Amino acid sequence: MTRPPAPTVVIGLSAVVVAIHDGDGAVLTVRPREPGGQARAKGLPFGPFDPAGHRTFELALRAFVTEQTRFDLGYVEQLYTFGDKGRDAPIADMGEGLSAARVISVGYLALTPTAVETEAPDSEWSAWSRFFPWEDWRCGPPPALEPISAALRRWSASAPGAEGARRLAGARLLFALDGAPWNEERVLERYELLYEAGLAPEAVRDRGEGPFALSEALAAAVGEPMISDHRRILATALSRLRGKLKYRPVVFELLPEAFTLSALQRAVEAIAGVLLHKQNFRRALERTGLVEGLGRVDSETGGRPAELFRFRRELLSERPVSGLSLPLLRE
Amino acid sequence: MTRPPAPTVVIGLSAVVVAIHDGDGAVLTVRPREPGGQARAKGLPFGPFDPAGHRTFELALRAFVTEQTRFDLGYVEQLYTFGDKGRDAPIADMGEGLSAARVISVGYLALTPTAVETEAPDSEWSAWSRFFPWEDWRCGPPPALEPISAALRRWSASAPGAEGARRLAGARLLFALDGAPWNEERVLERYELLYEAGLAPEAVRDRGEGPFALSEALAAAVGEPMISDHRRILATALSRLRGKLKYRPVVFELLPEAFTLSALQRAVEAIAGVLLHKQNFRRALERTGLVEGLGRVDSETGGRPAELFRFRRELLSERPVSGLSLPLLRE
DNA sequence: TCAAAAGTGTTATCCTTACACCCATGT
DNA sequence: ACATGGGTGTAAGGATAACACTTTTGA
Repeated sequence: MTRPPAPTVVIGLSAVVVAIHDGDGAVLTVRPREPGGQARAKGLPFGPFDPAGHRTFELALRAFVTEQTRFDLGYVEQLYTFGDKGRDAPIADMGEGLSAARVISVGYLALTPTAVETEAPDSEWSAWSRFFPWEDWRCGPPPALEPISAALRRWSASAPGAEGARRLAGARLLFALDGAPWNEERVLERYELLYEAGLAPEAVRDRGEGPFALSEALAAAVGEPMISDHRRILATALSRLRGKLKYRPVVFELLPEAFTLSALQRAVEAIAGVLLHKQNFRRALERTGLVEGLGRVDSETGGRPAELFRFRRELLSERPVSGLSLPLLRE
Repeated sequence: MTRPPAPTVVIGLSAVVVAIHDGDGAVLTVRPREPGGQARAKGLPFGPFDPAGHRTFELALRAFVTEQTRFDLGYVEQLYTFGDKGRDAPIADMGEGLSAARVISVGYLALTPTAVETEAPDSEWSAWSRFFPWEDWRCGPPPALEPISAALRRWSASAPGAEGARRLAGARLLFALDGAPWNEERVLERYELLYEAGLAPEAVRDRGEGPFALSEALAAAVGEPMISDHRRILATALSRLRGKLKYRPVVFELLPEAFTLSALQRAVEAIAGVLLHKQNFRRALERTGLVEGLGRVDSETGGRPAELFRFRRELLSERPVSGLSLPLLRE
């Protein structure tokens, strides 16, 4: 009558909490404290799911994010469930006696209006360009692209024949090599390619190899690693968010009640990582009927005061609403 | 040194395997055998995830779908992870000693080219109109809509004030009441509304009440229930698939190597559940450059023979490709 | 020769893109 | 007055939606 020696499964919940911070997209991170006080990679707020206590994932998530970061979540959606063996190496201390368990992590995306400073000691807002320096095209092609594309070409060339061609085609498509167009939504695929190419520090770590020497420029270009598979979850979140912008009115979850049209545009630009054409953006916005002028102005902008607008949230229950179009501003 | 009395978590994997069968969208179902030989609700192919044996969810899924239905999966993507307590009531027999466990189910969507008959004894193709009779608008507004909308109005009226208004607004938006437009993507939301309104037999079952008396017309209109939360997973799959049609070339996973443009259009129509305008569909398709004429014709169609086309799969590694537009044919 | 399904031409309208320009405020 | 950001008009090109019509086969 002994229990079978079934290996335990633990469900870990991770939250990607997004806000606009100083004009940039930012994510709430926690820094696991190290006994020795050493620097360690950042992580997302995460916690174990308790099958006895928690009725739904979402309730569990809200509870422990508030606990860890003193922060109340608004908009929340599930992203993906990650279960690959070997991608979760040093998660370790999820609790007593769980180190032998297989960890399955369920990632969530949460959006909150402009970043209140967090009060909790170990949590802070990090601009996501720290983790993905190649994703911000608001000032033209990012400098990080140069060393990355060189490294990807070397990696492609190092495989013979068809495999080499496959690698090069993938790199070209995803990282806009040789004049290919940039597609801002493919954040996850880009990160996965870097991982596959061994350029993400996490890839080396997961293979159990020691820290390894990239040139200094390349090390900066591939971005700061995170613990466990958190950077993958973050990439998933950014992909989802950038896609969703276009077909659901989600930006408004990141803005205060009243905002100027420029603030709205800058928020969209911060998330999408590209610059937009002002008028065409406004015309498209007008057609959607999603916002309504308040008659008041914000004089704090320098230059002519801008009119304040609000999101007509009531539309959500009246008719199907799509998101915003992204009329690109070409350089 | 005793193990903590932690309640076990079991991960169940469920597959929504979709194909076009006799011109309709169909899903692979299994009929759990009952000792007494009684009729029981159908379910999706599913199985427990073994944290020791399986390296990834997807590998596990492929293995047990083949085992249960003698079927090899092609295109596969993860849908959603369901963890709500109380939505998984009678799943029971996932294995020895697991009846007390909390079951988390990870749903997957798989697409396969035109339905080979399955060989396995307990699995079969079921048109999804059995489960969602209100989702097929190819012959105009489906008859199932009539009793459903009447029931939803009664349900809305039964709540006072704001709550009643909220219910009515939701029903109107989702089920196209009072001339509101039909949005084919919102399959999951529609099912969830029926569940919330107590019109889905599963809702009654999950509350632990006995089978309950709907009028005969209504009982037929709300569709055939499935075991556990499988109908919810199926609704998620259909929502995802209908959405994805438009921004990724996924239909081609459901067609043979060579197909006629009409067959392609009928496949899209079967999935989306709406009729399309022939010429405009073709013009839009032409612009995408996704297909290529083969010079051969199919003479089996009755009437003038149609040219055969193939999907230019190689495009996927050359440039970002979007899906098909759905130029509606209005009645 | 007729039904059935394949396939083509054309137009009005709307949306997108890309120009260049005017307005109101603080310094 | 001028720099700064807010806000507007207009015209070309392409996509969409809606017409109706011709072509090729099998029975």
